Amino acid sequence: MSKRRITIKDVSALAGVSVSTVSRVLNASGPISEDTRKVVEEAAAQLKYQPNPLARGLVKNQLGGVGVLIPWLAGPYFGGFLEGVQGVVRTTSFRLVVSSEEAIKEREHAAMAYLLENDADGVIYYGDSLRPSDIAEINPFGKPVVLIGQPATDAHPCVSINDEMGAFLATRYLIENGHRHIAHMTGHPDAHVTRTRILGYKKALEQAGLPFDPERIVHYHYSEEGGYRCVQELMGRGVEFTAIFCANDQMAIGAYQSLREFNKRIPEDVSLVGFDDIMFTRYMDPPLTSIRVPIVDMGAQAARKLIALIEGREMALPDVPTELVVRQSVRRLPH
Amino acid sequence: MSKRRITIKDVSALAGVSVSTVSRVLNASGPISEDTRKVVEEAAAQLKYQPNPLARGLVKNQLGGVGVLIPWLAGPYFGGFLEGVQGVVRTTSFRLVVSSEEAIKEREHAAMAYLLENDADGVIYYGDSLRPSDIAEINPFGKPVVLIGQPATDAHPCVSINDEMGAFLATRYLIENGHRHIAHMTGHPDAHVTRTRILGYKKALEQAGLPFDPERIVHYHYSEEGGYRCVQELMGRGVEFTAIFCANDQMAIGAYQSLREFNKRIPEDVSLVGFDDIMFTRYMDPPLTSIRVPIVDMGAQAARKLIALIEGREMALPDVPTELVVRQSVRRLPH
DNA sequence: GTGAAAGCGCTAACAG
DNA sequence: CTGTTAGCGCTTTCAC
Repeated sequence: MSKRRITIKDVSALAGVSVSTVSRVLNASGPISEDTRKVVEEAAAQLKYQPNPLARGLVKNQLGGVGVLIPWLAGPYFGGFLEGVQGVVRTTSFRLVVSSEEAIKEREHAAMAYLLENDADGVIYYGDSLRPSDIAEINPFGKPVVLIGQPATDAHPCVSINDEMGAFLATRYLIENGHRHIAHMTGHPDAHVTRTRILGYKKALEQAGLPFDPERIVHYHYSEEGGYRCVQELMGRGVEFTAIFCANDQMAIGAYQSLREFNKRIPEDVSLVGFDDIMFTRYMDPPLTSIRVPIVDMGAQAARKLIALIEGREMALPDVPTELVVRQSVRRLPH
Repeated sequence: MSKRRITIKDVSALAGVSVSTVSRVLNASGPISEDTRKVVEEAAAQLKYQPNPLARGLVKNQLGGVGVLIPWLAGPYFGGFLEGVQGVVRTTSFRLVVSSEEAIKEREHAAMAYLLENDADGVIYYGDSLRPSDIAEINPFGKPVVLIGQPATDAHPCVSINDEMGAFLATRYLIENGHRHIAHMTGHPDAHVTRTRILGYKKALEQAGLPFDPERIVHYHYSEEGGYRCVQELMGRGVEFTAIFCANDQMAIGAYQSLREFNKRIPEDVSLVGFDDIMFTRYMDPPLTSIRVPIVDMGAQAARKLIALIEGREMALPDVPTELVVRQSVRRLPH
């Protein structure tokens, strides 16, 4: 039943040449006469020969994997990212090895070390618990690592959207619609993404000559529940607001729910803008105005860049554009 | 910079023993004196030695991967599944190699063949384009394959929920609430899941002595857009209904949207029950009553079973329970 | 242009 | 109980 796998030896025997010749034609390394090329190729095809990736990797000293370390596998956002990565990995001979550790630093540390050591020739890391210095110490061979969601460094290329710009666009849109009291709900204050989005929010306020009130910023998880809690917090504080800029769509979803419970209508009583433009936003009631993040493209870019790095090719990383998608969650305020 | 990787030879040199001795202690194969065990273990620890998985795999003839082939990486459902798989793979020395091919048969065929040939010692396949016979022909070594979303066969174990029961529960709940005209929106008629859920729907009708009207079943994609279209179709047909059993939650989401556009209130005008209980359902307005599918557990079970098979261990696959989660999308009808 | 042979890092007989 | 040795399947000098 379990037949032996076809090896290069079988091909060489069938073709009547040496294994090194077979290797040469299959890898297009070294000179080969046209005739023997034909013969070998036919033999390989006939036998449906597939080189053993282990043996090849052993001698070439490469694992053959593209590692991806993301915080979560589930959830509307990271799935899209993976989809993008997969789309390009599929076109190469690399395999996609994934790992997720819930953004817990120690576990990400271990997972990253393991990927680098045993599974992959380079990894894409979406997160910011592990800083470049952390990565350096578990990357003795200096394998390429591309970062998402962190500021770029000399050591690591980085594909990221312009968070500040996105936040600016969102906030400015609210301002253009006559809102003066704009709250901002966001995630953990130390996260890079949190800080930069706050920057954009402030900048829009500032540009419009509106005062910045720290009381209007409220932090929780980047999750539905987080958004739910943030509204409660905001209501509890008794700060005045006619609009909320939500640092991600999942928070906006939770906010909708909480607002409903407070009998606040959207957008009549409070206007909302989200961030990410996950699939689901268009099915909300009312459909959520949001900042589109081309997350699938980002995954694809990251993968392309990583593979280029692994193969020692140059590749420029294009800017990732961000754009406002207007739907119905913002009310134009009369003044 | 790029230091040489530590090999078993380095360890043997440091420990002052032969490489086979090192191999023995590290793999707990063969007898070893307590003293040398100590020495070797210390040397390995000191050098932070990690065996090269390629070399080991080459000799043991195993790739070291657990393959997963699912239709999509993005989306609320399959992410949860992957999460479950990852949770158990993480605890083993296998790596998780993923592939997704949008449920396109030819591509899944190629992806499966590739996984089996180059990446994995077994694969978990969630889908039903590839039947056991298709898999057999690209699985010459008879590697284990566990199936999800297909009827079990002798050749392949299968973790699946009782779709028929779930559909029955959903429909019966509607009936218990006084509904007599219950439509059913679902996916592609040839899909196994479609057929079994229709069975459950029919059975509930039958048990209640209600007539089955084929006009009330409408097919489209298992997607938000699919649900949207289904409502349009239903309205277009002019069939009478006070409730819809949606074969998955994503369809229910689209249905909400379409129903809103027809100015139908949920649940006052039409009641809905979904299937899957994806995260998002509880944030819908009104929150969707649905059939809970423990998708993360299913991923975990599949992974456990696959690894047991790879390692030649026995393992019984427990039943996956399904349950009705009552929220607010169903109205109790007076009669 | 082609073949022989060494060796990648590891495990598994086989001796001792 | 431990060391020597022969591969696993492939690529890559090095001869010819």
